Amino acid sequence: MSPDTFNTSKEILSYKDKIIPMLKNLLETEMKEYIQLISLKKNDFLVREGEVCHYYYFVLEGILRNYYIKDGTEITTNFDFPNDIAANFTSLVLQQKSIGYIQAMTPCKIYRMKASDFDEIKAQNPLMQQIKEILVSGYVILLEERLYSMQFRTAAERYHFMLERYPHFLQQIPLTYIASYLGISLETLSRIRAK
Amino acid sequence: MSPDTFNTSKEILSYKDKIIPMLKNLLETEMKEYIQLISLKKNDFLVREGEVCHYYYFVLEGILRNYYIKDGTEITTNFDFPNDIAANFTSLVLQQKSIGYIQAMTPCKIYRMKASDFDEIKAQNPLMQQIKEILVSGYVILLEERLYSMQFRTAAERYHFMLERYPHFLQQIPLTYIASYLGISLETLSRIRAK
DNA sequence: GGGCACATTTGACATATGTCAAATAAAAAC
DNA sequence: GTTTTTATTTGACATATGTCAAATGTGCCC
Repeated sequence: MSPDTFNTSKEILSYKDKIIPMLKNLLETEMKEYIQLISLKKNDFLVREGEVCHYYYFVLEGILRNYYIKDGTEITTNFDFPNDIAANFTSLVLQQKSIGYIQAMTPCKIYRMKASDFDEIKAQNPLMQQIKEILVSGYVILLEERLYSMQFRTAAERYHFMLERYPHFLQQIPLTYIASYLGISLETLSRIRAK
Repeated sequence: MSPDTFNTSKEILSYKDKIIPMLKNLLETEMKEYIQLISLKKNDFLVREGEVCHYYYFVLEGILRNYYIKDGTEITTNFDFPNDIAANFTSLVLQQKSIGYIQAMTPCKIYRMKASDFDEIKAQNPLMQQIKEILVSGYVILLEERLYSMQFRTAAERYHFMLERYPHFLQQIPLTYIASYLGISLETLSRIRAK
């Protein structure tokens, strides 16, 4: 497939439906030799504070939580569901020690690929190059959205936005973690929900 | 120069010092035919709400402010200084109408390049491909940092963090805009500063 | 099914931050 | 230099959210 196969703009909007299944398929066929399937039990760690993250992870089953510890309190930064790419971006890209953890909230099945292998493949394979670009662009758009949401929305607005955008969060994630993810206390979240 | 010239991790940390001058040089030589130099007067707009952003901008001189309007109030999301790349990422990548403005706070000189031209060059030129990757990665790291900062830091902590990281902001940007950028009211910022 | 751990809600109060209005201070215009 | 505009500070008070403690609810283990 040529590098011009995609119109990036269109693809990002639907990357969950198209790019991710394509990537999964590539991982399971052409790239088979570069990936390992790993299993996690509930509460196992994928990444720990102080470690350098060397892998990209592709979540097949289960839910993971990204968090770090500030003044003894866990700050939840993200959740990874099936078909999400999990990684500590900063640690991976800068090859710095991670300041956070990625922990399994449920039993998980995950493909992992060494970042160095991925980079090599990418240099030879324009399609993989483009897939990465689309995924990273999608991540930037998501981060901007979350950032501006934190900057000017009230706690209640952020909660309702999350409900609309990620209704599955509520069914599968304890409120303590959701509160932390939204940047509010558990009690405030509970009161918002009471209305 | 081959695509393996860079070790991405190292380069991101110093991209302001190395990658940006290199990019500027490329723009002024090899890519000369693809760029235009534009001048803005104070308060001119580079991007307006409702327009689709078709260009990447490279700031040569001057300062710009990115903001959008929510319920009649301006929310400042970013500032662009010389040697920054300015663009509305979401609008550019998704080819959607921009929800925000980019406005000159001072007279500006700026190179612009059509995103479509850039994409073509990039497909032929591994170095440009890599430069883009480094710049986008740097942007992701910055966004994550800002997001987590908004999520758990107090207004005072965010202000002091900004002071440390971007001391030039304070010298050149009115406090109203800094307050909005930090997600706090002008009065609160003033009180934080009073201490 | 009773008991235990964990999750969620509720209440009372503390604190951070916002809002509105006015007072200064600083900058720009004339 | 004086006036006018804009930026910043300050005060008084309102509101949102946090904190601590206790009560209630829920699922799980034996």
